Amino acid sequence: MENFVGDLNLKRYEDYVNVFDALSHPARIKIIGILAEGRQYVSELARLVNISRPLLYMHLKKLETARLVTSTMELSDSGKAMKFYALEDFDLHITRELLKQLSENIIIENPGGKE
Amino acid sequence: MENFVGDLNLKRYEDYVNVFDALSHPARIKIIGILAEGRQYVSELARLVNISRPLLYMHLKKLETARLVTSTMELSDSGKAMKFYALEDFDLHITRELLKQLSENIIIENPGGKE
DNA sequence: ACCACATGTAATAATATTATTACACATGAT
DNA sequence: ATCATGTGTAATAATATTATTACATGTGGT
Repeated sequence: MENFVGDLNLKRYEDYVNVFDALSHPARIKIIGILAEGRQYVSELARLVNISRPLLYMHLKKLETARLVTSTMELSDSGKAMKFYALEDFDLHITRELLKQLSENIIIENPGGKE
Repeated sequence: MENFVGDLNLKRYEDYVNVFDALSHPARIKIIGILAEGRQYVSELARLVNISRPLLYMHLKKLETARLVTSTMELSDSGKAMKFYALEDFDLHITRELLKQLSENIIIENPGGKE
């Protein structure tokens, strides 16, 4: 079962969980919306999203884990180090059938305690 | 911009966040996978997923909030009350463009503190 | 009366996520 | 030297999610 979705190449259910998790917060969707207009560097991105850099890094980490964004370091003309983030291309198609297939590999271990 | 996805009718970005949130946990994908084969009642569902009922209720609540599942109460032949959960039909198409549109309605308020 | 099995939820514990604060360091311009 | 702007991260606080335990209630069958 090959399953290419845009440039993302999601295979295991964990990959999908990472993507869903990444998309489950307004700030991260905002980040994606901004990066959809073009790459941006961290400090400016923080201003555009209206959050602090430390918090932005946390959100970016989740987006990177899901491979929805990528980053590159560059030296600006003025010689300052700048970290640019860019949005990956993707085209996710979520259906019952897909989730059913994913669920076949999911085994819930402990949870449930005394019952 | 009308945006029908399967039987789900997602409009606001909050609707999408709820769906992504609902799909961001293995147990909930497992639940969906099981319900994809047909409706099921709570106690049996708990056994199939291998979690306790209280925990299952918590997960089902998230799935209901996202409107991915629906529930109905019934009386079995033997007269016992049984709550059945069924999977909704859906066909989500997630693209940069969609997220960009959603992000236009997102305004991050406070976060960012001293910076 | 008691068991097996269904319903539901309140209270708490454990863990993870989200947010804040306070640092340190580098470059170029004034 | 100091300021403005960029980088990064450690430590902590606040909040939310996830998981557990312990209940209470109802039905039908033995």
